[in-house]
Amino acid sequence: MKSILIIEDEKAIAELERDYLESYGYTVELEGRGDIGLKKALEEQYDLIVLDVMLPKIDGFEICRQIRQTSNIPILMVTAKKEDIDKIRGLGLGADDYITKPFSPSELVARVKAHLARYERLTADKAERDESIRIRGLVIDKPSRRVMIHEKEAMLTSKEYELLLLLASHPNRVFEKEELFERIWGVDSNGDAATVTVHIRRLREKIEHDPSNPQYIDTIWGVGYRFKV
Amino acid sequence: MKSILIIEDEKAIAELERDYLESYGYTVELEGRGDIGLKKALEEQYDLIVLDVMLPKIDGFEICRQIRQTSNIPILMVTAKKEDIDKIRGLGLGADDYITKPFSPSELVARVKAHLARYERLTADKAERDESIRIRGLVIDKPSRRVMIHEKEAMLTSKEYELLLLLASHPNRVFEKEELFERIWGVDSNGDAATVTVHIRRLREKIEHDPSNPQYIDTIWGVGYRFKV
DNA sequence: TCCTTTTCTTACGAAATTATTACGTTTTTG
DNA sequence: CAAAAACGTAATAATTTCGTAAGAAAAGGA
Repeated sequence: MKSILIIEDEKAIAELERDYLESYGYTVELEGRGDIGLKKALEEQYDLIVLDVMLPKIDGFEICRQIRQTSNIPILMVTAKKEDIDKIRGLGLGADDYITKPFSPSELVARVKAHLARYERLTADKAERDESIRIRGLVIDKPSRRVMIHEKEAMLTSKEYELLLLLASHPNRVFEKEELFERIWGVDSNGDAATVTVHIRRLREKIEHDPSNPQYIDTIWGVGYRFKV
Repeated sequence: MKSILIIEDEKAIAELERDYLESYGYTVELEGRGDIGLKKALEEQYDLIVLDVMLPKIDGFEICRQIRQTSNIPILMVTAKKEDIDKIRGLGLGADDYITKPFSPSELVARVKAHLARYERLTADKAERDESIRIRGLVIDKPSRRVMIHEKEAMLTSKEYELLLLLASHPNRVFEKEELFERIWGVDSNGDAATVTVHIRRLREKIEHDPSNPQYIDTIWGVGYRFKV
Protein backbone atom coordinates (compact mmCIF):
# COMPACT_ATOMS: atom_id res chain seq x y z
CA MET A 1 0.00 0.00 0.00
CA LYS A 2 1.61 3.22 -1.19
CA SER A 3 1.09 6.42 0.71
CA ILE A 4 0.97 9.86 -0.87
CA LEU A 5 1.22 13.30 0.67
CA ILE A 6 -0.62 16.13 -1.08
CA ILE A 7 0.52 19.64 -0.21
CA GLU A 8 -2.12 21.96 -1.61
CA ASP A 9 -3.89 24.93 -0.09
CA GLU A 10 -7.01 24.93 -2.26
CA LYS A 11 -9.15 22.51 -0.40
CA ALA A 12 -11.47 21.67 -3.28
CA ILE A 13 -8.61 20.68 -5.53
CA ALA A 14 -6.85 18.79 -2.82
CA GLU A 15 -9.93 16.74 -2.06
CA LEU A 16 -10.52 16.01 -5.69
CA GLU A 17 -6.99 14.71 -6.01
CA ARG A 18 -7.33 12.69 -2.86
CA ASP A 19 -10.58 11.05 -3.91
CA TYR A 20 -9.14 10.00 -7.21
CA LEU A 21 -5.95 8.64 -5.80
CA GLU A 22 -7.76 6.83 -3.03
CA SER A 23 -10.08 5.21 -5.51
CA TYR A 24 -6.98 3.74 -7.10
CA GLY A 25 -5.95 2.23 -3.81
CA TYR A 26 -3.44 4.75 -2.53
CA THR A 27 -3.37 6.04 0.99
CA VAL A 28 -3.53 9.83 0.86
CA GLU A 29 -2.82 12.54 3.37
CA LEU A 30 -3.74 16.18 2.79
CA GLU A 31 -1.82 19.14 4.06
CA GLY A 32 -2.85 22.72 3.38
CA ARG A 33 0.14 24.53 4.80
CA GLY A 34 3.50 24.51 3.10
CA ASP A 35 5.63 24.67 6.22
CA ILE A 36 3.81 21.81 7.89
CA GLY A 37 3.83 19.87 4.65
CA LEU A 38 7.58 20.19 4.45
CA LYS A 39 7.93 19.03 8.01
CA LYS A 40 5.77 16.00 7.35
CA ALA A 41 7.66 15.17 4.20
CA LEU A 42 10.88 15.15 6.15
CA GLU A 43 9.61 13.30 9.16
CA GLU A 44 7.14 10.77 7.86
CA GLN A 45 7.39 7.93 5.41
CA TYR A 46 5.61 8.63 2.15
CA ASP A 47 6.12 7.07 -1.22
CA LEU A 48 5.35 10.14 -3.31
CA ILE A 49 4.52 13.81 -2.85
CA VAL A 50 2.11 15.93 -4.88
CA LEU A 51 3.20 19.49 -4.37
CA ASP A 52 1.38 22.67 -5.35
CA VAL A 53 3.70 25.46 -6.46
CA MET A 54 1.64 28.36 -5.18
CA LEU A 55 1.41 28.20 -1.44
CA PRO A 56 1.30 30.93 1.21
CA LYS A 57 4.43 31.55 3.28
CA ILE A 58 6.76 28.99 1.76
CA ASP A 59 6.36 28.15 -1.91
CA GLY A 60 6.58 24.83 -3.66
CA PHE A 61 10.00 25.54 -5.15
CA GLU A 62 11.54 25.93 -1.76
CA ILE A 63 9.79 22.90 -0.33
CA CYS A 64 11.01 20.81 -3.22
CA ARG A 65 14.53 22.03 -2.78
CA GLN A 66 14.55 21.23 0.90
CA ILE A 67 13.10 17.78 0.53
CA ARG A 68 15.76 17.00 -2.05
CA GLN A 69 18.47 17.69 0.47
CA THR A 70 17.71 14.48 2.24
CA SER A 71 15.43 12.40 0.08
CA ASN A 72 14.93 11.10 -3.44
CA ILE A 73 11.23 10.49 -3.05
CA PRO A 74 9.27 11.23 -6.24
CA ILE A 75 7.86 14.75 -6.29
CA LEU A 76 5.08 15.81 -8.64
CA MET A 77 4.66 19.54 -8.89
CA VAL A 78 1.29 21.05 -9.70
CA THR A 79 0.99 24.53 -11.13
CA ALA A 80 -1.55 26.78 -12.79
CA LYS A 81 1.02 28.79 -14.67
CA LYS A 82 2.83 27.47 -17.67
CA GLU A 83 5.77 29.72 -16.91
CA ASP A 84 6.39 27.82 -13.72
CA ILE A 85 7.35 24.79 -15.70
CA ASP A 86 10.37 26.52 -17.12
CA LYS A 87 11.24 27.67 -13.67
CA ILE A 88 11.03 24.19 -12.21
CA ARG A 89 13.28 22.95 -14.93
CA GLY A 90 15.61 25.85 -14.86
CA LEU A 91 16.23 25.79 -11.16
CA GLY A 92 17.21 22.17 -11.22
CA LEU A 93 15.10 21.52 -8.18
CA GLY A 94 14.96 17.84 -8.79
CA ALA A 95 11.21 17.64 -9.18
CA ASP A 96 10.32 14.46 -11.02
CA ASP A 97 7.37 15.76 -12.97
CA TYR A 98 4.99 18.69 -13.27
CA ILE A 99 1.38 18.92 -14.24
CA THR A 100 -0.59 22.04 -15.10
CA LYS A 101 -4.01 22.96 -13.86
CA PRO A 102 -6.55 22.22 -14.99
CA PHE A 103 -5.71 18.58 -15.38
CA SER A 104 -7.85 15.51 -15.69
CA PRO A 105 -7.76 13.35 -12.60
CA SER A 106 -6.84 10.34 -14.64
CA GLU A 107 -3.81 12.24 -15.88
CA LEU A 108 -2.75 12.68 -12.29
CA VAL A 109 -3.25 9.06 -11.45
CA ALA A 110 -1.34 7.96 -14.52
CA ARG A 111 1.66 10.07 -13.58
CA VAL A 112 1.61 9.02 -9.97
CA LYS A 113 1.50 5.42 -11.02
CA ALA A 114 4.36 5.83 -13.46
CA HIS A 115 6.60 7.56 -10.97
CA LEU A 116 5.96 5.08 -8.22
CA ALA A 117 6.80 2.29 -10.62
CA ARG A 118 10.00 3.93 -11.77
CA TYR A 119 11.13 4.74 -8.29
CA GLU A 120 10.60 1.20 -7.27
CA ARG A 121 12.42 -0.06 -10.31
CA LEU A 122 15.43 2.12 -9.73
CA THR A 123 15.77 1.71 -6.03
CA ALA A 124 14.90 -1.95 -5.84
CA ASP A 125 18.32 -3.39 -5.18
CA LYS A 126 19.56 -0.43 -3.22
CA ALA A 127 16.74 -0.97 -0.77
CA GLU A 128 16.82 2.74 -0.36
CA ARG A 129 13.31 2.79 0.87
CA ASP A 130 14.28 0.75 3.89
CA GLU A 131 17.26 2.71 4.91
CA SER A 132 15.36 4.94 7.25
CA ILE A 133 12.35 4.76 9.48
CA ARG A 134 10.18 7.86 9.88
CA ILE A 135 7.38 8.03 12.37
CA ARG A 136 5.83 11.11 13.88
CA GLY A 137 8.87 13.31 13.86
CA LEU A 138 11.27 10.53 14.73
CA VAL A 139 13.74 9.57 12.03
CA ILE A 140 16.06 6.62 12.35
CA ASP A 141 18.71 6.58 9.64
CA LYS A 142 20.27 3.17 9.55
CA PRO A 143 23.43 3.70 7.50
CA SER A 144 24.54 6.53 9.72
CA ARG A 145 22.97 5.16 12.88
CA ARG A 146 21.63 8.60 13.56
CA VAL A 147 18.35 9.42 15.21
CA MET A 148 16.60 12.71 14.63
CA ILE A 149 13.81 13.87 16.84
CA HIS A 150 11.97 16.81 15.27
CA GLU A 151 14.98 17.78 13.15
CA LYS A 152 17.34 17.63 16.10
CA GLU A 153 19.81 14.83 16.49
CA ALA A 154 19.53 12.63 19.55
CA MET A 155 22.87 11.26 20.61
CA LEU A 156 22.17 7.67 21.45
CA THR A 157 24.61 5.12 22.75
CA SER A 158 25.00 1.83 21.00
CA LYS A 159 22.59 -0.08 23.22
CA GLU A 160 20.03 2.68 23.12
CA TYR A 161 20.16 2.77 19.35
CA GLU A 162 19.77 -0.96 19.02
CA LEU A 163 16.88 -0.96 21.41
CA LEU A 164 15.10 1.80 19.55
CA LEU A 165 15.75 0.26 16.17
CA LEU A 166 14.41 -3.10 17.25
CA LEU A 167 11.26 -1.61 18.72
CA ALA A 168 10.65 0.83 15.87
CA SER A 169 11.19 -1.86 13.26
CA HIS A 170 8.12 -3.61 14.61
CA PRO A 171 5.67 -0.86 15.43
CA ASN A 172 3.01 -1.74 17.94
CA ARG A 173 4.41 -5.15 18.62
CA VAL A 174 4.91 -5.79 22.29
CA PHE A 175 8.31 -7.13 23.24
CA GLU A 176 8.81 -8.86 26.55
CA LYS A 177 11.71 -7.50 28.49
CA GLU A 178 13.37 -10.88 28.35
CA GLU A 179 13.12 -10.94 24.59
CA LEU A 180 14.61 -7.49 24.27
CA PHE A 181 17.46 -8.54 26.49
CA GLU A 182 18.14 -11.68 24.54
CA ARG A 183 18.01 -10.01 21.15
CA ILE A 184 20.30 -7.16 22.02
CA TRP A 185 22.56 -8.53 24.66
CA GLY A 186 22.65 -12.07 23.33
CA VAL A 187 21.22 -15.28 24.67
CA ASP A 188 24.28 -16.31 26.59
CA SER A 189 24.64 -12.96 28.24
CA ASN A 190 24.39 -13.53 31.96
CA GLY A 191 22.81 -10.20 32.76
CA ASP A 192 19.42 -9.29 33.95
CA ALA A 193 16.33 -8.06 32.16
CA ALA A 194 16.20 -5.25 34.67
CA THR A 195 18.98 -3.73 32.65
CA VAL A 196 16.50 -3.23 29.85
CA THR A 197 14.41 -1.02 32.07
CA VAL A 198 17.28 1.30 32.71
CA HIS A 199 18.18 1.54 29.06
CA ILE A 200 14.60 2.24 28.13
CA ARG A 201 14.65 4.97 30.68
CA ARG A 202 17.78 6.49 29.22
CA LEU A 203 16.40 6.18 25.72
CA ARG A 204 13.22 7.95 26.72
CA GLU A 205 15.25 10.67 28.29
CA LYS A 206 16.72 11.36 24.89
CA ILE A 207 13.82 10.95 22.51
CA GLU A 208 10.71 11.72 24.51
CA HIS A 209 9.52 15.23 25.12
CA ASP A 210 8.32 14.20 28.57
CA PRO A 211 9.96 10.90 29.52
CA SER A 212 7.28 10.25 32.13
CA ASN A 213 4.58 10.49 29.50
CA PRO A 214 6.18 8.72 26.59
CA GLN A 215 4.82 9.30 23.10
CA TYR A 216 6.86 6.66 21.38
CA ILE A 217 7.71 3.86 23.74
CA ASP A 218 4.86 2.52 25.82
CA THR A 219 5.22 0.42 28.91
CA ILE A 220 3.07 -2.67 28.83
CA TRP A 221 2.61 -3.47 32.43
CA GLY A 222 3.78 -6.86 33.51
CA VAL A 223 5.08 -7.63 30.04
CA GLY A 224 7.50 -5.23 28.43
CA TYR A 225 7.56 -2.41 25.92
CA ARG A 226 6.16 -1.41 22.60
CA PHE A 227 6.86 1.25 20.02
CA LYS A 228 3.51 2.90 19.55
CA VAL A 229 2.39 4.13 16.20
CA MET B 1 30.20 13.32 -21.09
CA LYS B 2 26.82 11.63 -21.47
CA SER B 3 26.03 9.55 -24.50
CA ILE B 4 22.61 9.24 -26.05
CA LEU B 5 21.22 6.80 -28.57
CA ILE B 6 18.48 8.00 -30.89
CA ILE B 7 16.43 5.32 -32.58
CA GLU B 8 14.44 7.07 -35.27
CA ASP B 9 13.82 6.20 -38.92
CA GLU B 10 12.98 9.66 -40.22
CA LYS B 11 16.38 10.96 -40.96
CA ALA B 12 15.48 14.66 -40.92
CA ILE B 13 13.99 14.45 -37.45
CA ALA B 14 16.79 12.32 -36.14
CA GLU B 15 19.39 14.80 -37.31
CA LEU B 16 17.53 17.70 -35.85
CA GLU B 17 17.43 15.97 -32.50
CA ARG B 18 21.06 15.09 -32.74
CA ASP B 19 22.17 18.61 -33.58
CA TYR B 20 20.32 20.04 -30.66
CA LEU B 21 21.53 17.52 -28.17
CA GLU B 22 25.09 17.80 -29.40
CA SER B 23 24.98 21.53 -29.05
CA TYR B 24 24.25 20.91 -25.38
CA GLY B 25 27.32 18.81 -25.03
CA TYR B 26 25.93 15.31 -25.33
CA THR B 27 27.46 12.63 -27.45
CA VAL B 28 24.79 11.33 -29.80
CA GLU B 29 24.50 8.24 -31.93
CA LEU B 30 21.81 7.79 -34.58
CA GLU B 31 20.23 4.52 -35.54
CA GLY B 32 17.52 4.25 -38.16
CA ARG B 33 16.61 0.60 -37.81
CA GLY B 34 14.70 -0.67 -34.81
CA ASP B 35 16.24 -4.09 -34.65
CA ILE B 36 19.78 -2.76 -34.81
CA GLY B 37 18.87 -0.04 -32.36
CA LEU B 38 17.68 -2.60 -29.87
CA LYS B 39 20.87 -4.55 -30.31
CA LYS B 40 22.97 -1.48 -29.70
CA ALA B 41 20.92 -0.49 -26.69
CA LEU B 42 21.52 -3.86 -25.15
CA GLU B 43 25.17 -4.15 -26.01
CA GLU B 44 26.56 -0.66 -25.75
CA GLN B 45 26.79 1.68 -22.83
CA TYR B 46 24.49 4.66 -23.29
CA ASP B 47 23.16 7.00 -20.67
CA LEU B 48 19.77 7.59 -22.27
CA ILE B 49 17.73 6.44 -25.24
CA VAL B 50 15.40 8.52 -27.40
CA LEU B 51 13.05 6.06 -29.02
CA ASP B 52 10.59 6.66 -31.82
CA VAL B 53 7.40 4.66 -31.51
CA MET B 54 6.74 4.14 -35.19
CA LEU B 55 9.47 2.09 -36.72
CA PRO B 56 9.44 -0.49 -39.47
CA LYS B 57 9.73 -4.16 -38.55
CA ILE B 58 9.90 -3.86 -34.78
CA ASP B 59 8.07 -0.99 -33.11
CA GLY B 60 9.09 1.22 -30.23
CA PHE B 61 6.85 -0.50 -27.75
CA GLU B 62 8.56 -3.79 -28.26
CA ILE B 63 12.02 -2.26 -28.15
CA CYS B 64 11.21 -0.52 -24.91
CA ARG B 65 9.87 -3.70 -23.40
CA GLN B 66 12.95 -5.64 -24.33
CA ILE B 67 15.39 -3.06 -23.09
CA ARG B 68 13.58 -3.02 -19.77
CA GLN B 69 14.19 -6.70 -19.33
CA THR B 70 17.79 -6.01 -18.59
CA SER B 71 18.28 -2.32 -18.04
CA ASN B 72 16.92 0.67 -16.16
CA ILE B 73 18.41 3.23 -18.52
CA PRO B 74 16.13 6.24 -19.09
CA ILE B 75 13.97 5.87 -22.19
CA LEU B 76 12.23 8.81 -23.83
CA MET B 77 9.59 7.80 -26.29
CA VAL B 78 8.72 10.00 -29.25
CA THR B 79 5.41 9.72 -31.00
CA ALA B 80 3.25 11.59 -33.49
CA LYS B 81 0.00 10.16 -32.23
CA LYS B 82 -1.55 11.26 -29.00
CA GLU B 83 -3.22 7.90 -28.64
CA ASP B 84 0.16 6.30 -28.29
CA ILE B 85 0.66 8.01 -24.99
CA ASP B 86 -2.18 6.12 -23.42
CA LYS B 87 -0.78 2.99 -24.89
CA ILE B 88 2.66 3.62 -23.46
CA ARG B 89 1.15 4.19 -20.08
CA GLY B 90 -1.33 1.41 -20.29
CA LEU B 91 1.15 -1.22 -21.27
CA GLY B 92 3.36 -0.42 -18.35
CA LEU B 93 6.36 -0.57 -20.60
CA GLY B 94 8.51 1.31 -18.19
CA ALA B 95 9.24 4.23 -20.50
CA ASP B 96 10.36 7.18 -18.46
CA ASP B 97 8.74 9.89 -20.53
CA TYR B 98 7.04 10.57 -23.84
CA ILE B 99 7.00 13.54 -26.10
CA THR B 100 4.69 14.19 -29.04
CA LYS B 101 5.66 15.45 -32.44
CA PRO B 102 5.93 18.17 -33.30
CA PHE B 103 7.99 19.25 -30.33
CA SER B 104 10.35 22.10 -29.80
CA PRO B 105 13.97 21.01 -29.65
CA SER B 106 14.43 22.81 -26.34
CA GLU B 107 11.62 20.73 -24.95
CA LEU B 108 13.54 17.64 -25.90
CA VAL B 109 16.74 18.89 -24.36
CA ALA B 110 14.98 19.86 -21.14
CA ARG B 111 13.53 16.40 -20.74
CA VAL B 112 16.74 14.65 -21.57
CA LYS B 113 18.53 16.75 -19.05
CA ALA B 114 15.97 16.12 -16.33
CA HIS B 115 16.01 12.39 -16.84
CA LEU B 116 19.75 12.14 -16.85
CA ALA B 117 19.85 14.09 -13.64
CA ARG B 118 17.27 11.96 -11.96
CA TYR B 119 18.85 8.73 -13.05
CA GLU B 120 22.13 9.88 -11.69
CA ARG B 121 20.56 10.95 -8.45
CA LEU B 122 18.86 7.64 -7.90
CA THR B 123 21.49 5.21 -9.00
CA ALA B 124 24.58 6.97 -8.05
CA ASP B 125 27.05 6.61 -5.43
CA LYS B 126 27.94 10.02 -6.64
CA ALA B 127 31.16 10.23 -4.71
CA GLU B 128 32.42 7.12 -6.41
CA ARG B 129 32.17 8.53 -9.88
CA ASP B 130 33.54 11.94 -9.28
CA GLU B 131 37.15 12.85 -9.65
CA SER B 132 37.26 14.66 -6.38
CA ILE B 133 35.37 14.90 -3.16
CA ARG B 134 34.96 18.29 -1.50
CA ILE B 135 33.51 18.68 1.92
CA ARG B 136 33.97 21.59 4.27
CA GLY B 137 37.45 22.59 3.27
CA LEU B 138 38.61 19.06 2.68
CA VAL B 139 39.40 18.11 -0.89
CA ILE B 140 40.26 14.61 -1.94
CA ASP B 141 41.59 14.48 -5.47
CA LYS B 142 41.42 10.93 -6.64
CA PRO B 143 43.55 10.96 -9.79
CA SER B 144 46.49 12.41 -7.93
CA ARG B 145 45.66 10.82 -4.57
CA ARG B 146 46.23 14.15 -2.92
CA VAL B 147 44.34 15.58 0.01
CA MET B 148 44.01 19.28 0.67
CA ILE B 149 42.84 20.61 3.97
CA HIS B 150 41.96 24.30 3.80
CA GLU B 151 44.17 24.88 0.76
CA LYS B 152 47.12 23.15 2.35
CA GLU B 153 48.17 19.72 1.30
CA ALA B 154 48.04 16.98 3.89
CA MET B 155 50.74 14.38 3.32
CA LEU B 156 48.92 11.15 3.91
CA THR B 157 50.41 7.73 3.76
CA SER B 158 48.87 5.06 1.61
CA LYS B 159 46.79 3.50 4.35
CA GLU B 160 45.65 6.84 5.64
CA TYR B 161 44.54 7.89 2.20
CA GLU B 162 42.61 4.72 1.58
CA LEU B 163 40.93 4.98 4.92
CA LEU B 164 39.89 8.55 4.31
CA LEU B 165 38.72 7.86 0.79
CA LEU B 166 36.59 4.93 1.83
CA LEU B 167 34.97 6.87 4.63
CA ALA B 168 34.47 10.06 2.62
CA SER B 169 33.03 8.19 -0.34
CA HIS B 170 30.12 7.19 1.84
CA PRO B 171 29.40 10.26 3.90
CA ASN B 172 27.66 9.63 7.17
CA ARG B 173 27.67 5.92 6.78
CA VAL B 174 29.01 4.14 9.80
CA PHE B 175 31.71 1.57 9.12
CA GLU B 176 32.49 -1.05 11.67
CA LYS B 177 36.16 -1.27 12.48
CA GLU B 178 36.20 -4.81 11.22
CA GLU B 179 34.76 -3.75 7.90
CA LEU B 180 37.32 -1.01 7.50
CA PHE B 181 40.07 -3.46 8.21
CA GLU B 182 38.76 -6.00 5.76
CA ARG B 183 38.20 -3.51 2.99
CA ILE B 184 41.59 -1.88 3.23
CA TRP B 185 43.87 -4.57 4.51
CA GLY B 186 42.07 -7.45 2.79
CA VAL B 187 39.99 -10.28 4.14
CA ASP B 188 42.84 -12.71 4.51
CA SER B 189 45.04 -10.25 6.28
CA ASN B 190 45.86 -11.73 9.65
CA GLY B 191 46.02 -8.45 11.47
CA ASP B 192 43.86 -6.88 14.02
CA ALA B 193 41.12 -4.28 13.81
CA ALA B 194 42.97 -2.42 16.55
CA THR B 195 45.39 -1.21 13.96
CA VAL B 196 42.52 0.67 12.37
CA THR B 197 42.31 2.72 15.53
CA VAL B 198 45.91 3.76 15.25
CA HIS B 199 45.60 4.72 11.62
CA ILE B 200 42.49 6.72 12.31
CA ARG B 201 44.46 8.49 14.97
CA ARG B 202 47.28 9.31 12.58
CA LEU B 203 44.84 10.40 9.93
CA ARG B 204 43.14 12.72 12.36
CA GLU B 205 46.47 14.13 13.32
CA LYS B 206 46.88 15.25 9.74
CA ILE B 207 43.44 16.42 8.72
CA GLU B 208 41.77 17.53 11.90
CA HIS B 209 42.34 20.92 13.42
CA ASP B 210 42.03 19.40 16.88
CA PRO B 211 42.39 15.63 16.64
CA SER B 212 40.71 15.18 20.01
CA ASN B 213 37.63 16.99 18.74
CA PRO B 214 37.35 15.68 15.23
CA GLN B 215 35.29 17.61 12.70
CA TYR B 216 35.43 15.05 9.96
CA ILE B 217 35.77 11.59 11.38
CA ASP B 218 33.43 10.67 14.19
CA THR B 219 33.91 7.81 16.55
CA ILE B 220 30.81 5.68 16.94
CA TRP B 221 31.31 4.07 20.27
CA GLY B 222 31.21 0.33 20.25
CA VAL B 223 30.87 0.24 16.48
CA GLY B 224 33.40 2.07 14.39
CA TYR B 225 33.84 5.32 12.52
CA ARG B 226 31.97 7.60 10.20
CA PHE B 227 32.82 10.52 7.97
CA LYS B 228 30.43 13.20 9.11
CA VAL B 229 28.91 15.60 6.65
C1' DT C 1 -8.03 2.04 51.06
C1' DC C 2 -4.09 -0.83 51.69
C1' DC C 3 -0.95 -4.19 50.22
C1' DT C 4 1.80 -6.34 46.62
C1' DT C 5 4.03 -6.24 42.46
C1' DT C 6 6.22 -3.93 38.85
C1' DT C 7 8.38 -0.15 36.91
C1' DC C 8 10.75 4.38 37.33
C1' DT C 9 14.49 6.92 38.67
C1' DT C 10 18.96 7.95 40.41
C1' DA C 11 23.65 7.34 41.47
C1' DC C 12 27.95 5.23 41.40
C1' DG C 13 31.49 1.89 40.59
C1' DA C 14 32.83 -1.52 37.08
C1' DA C 15 33.69 -2.80 32.54
C1' DA C 16 34.46 -2.05 27.93
C1' DT C 17 36.20 0.72 24.26
C1' DT C 18 38.94 4.06 22.26
C1' DA C 19 42.90 7.47 22.38
C1' DT C 20 47.53 8.04 22.74
C1' DT C 21 52.25 6.99 22.99
C1' DA C 22 56.26 4.38 22.29
C1' DC C 23 58.97 1.14 19.99
C1' DG C 24 60.65 -2.42 16.98
C1' DT C 25 60.05 -4.11 12.20
C1' DT C 26 59.34 -3.65 7.45
C1' DT C 27 59.20 -1.05 3.32
C1' DT C 28 60.43 2.69 0.53
C1' DT C 29 63.52 6.15 -1.08
C1' DG C 30 67.67 8.47 -2.30
C1' DC D 1 73.43 0.53 1.36
C1' DA D 2 71.89 3.92 4.56
C1' DA D 3 68.37 6.85 6.04
C1' DA D 4 63.77 7.88 6.37
C1' DA D 5 59.21 6.83 6.32
C1' DA D 6 55.44 3.81 7.06
C1' DC D 7 53.55 0.19 9.46
C1' DG D 8 51.95 -3.03 13.13
C1' DT D 9 51.88 -4.20 17.95
C1' DA D 10 51.50 -3.59 22.60
C1' DA D 11 51.06 -1.12 26.79
C1' DT D 12 48.89 2.66 29.26
C1' DA D 13 45.79 6.50 29.82
C1' DA D 14 41.48 8.53 29.12
C1' DT D 15 36.78 8.31 28.18
C1' DT D 16 32.34 6.45 27.55
C1' DT D 17 29.06 3.25 28.34
C1' DC D 18 27.11 -0.22 31.05
C1' DG D 19 25.17 -2.80 34.91
C1' DT D 20 23.63 -3.04 39.56
C1' DA D 21 21.32 -1.84 43.48
C1' DA D 22 18.14 0.60 46.17
C1' DG D 23 14.54 3.78 47.27
C1' DA D 24 10.46 6.13 45.12
C1' DA D 25 6.53 6.00 42.48
C1' DA D 26 2.91 3.91 39.99
C1' DA D 27 -0.31 0.20 38.81
C1' DG D 28 -3.15 -3.55 39.91
C1' DG D 29 -5.82 -6.35 42.96
C1' DA D 30 -8.25 -7.39 47.26
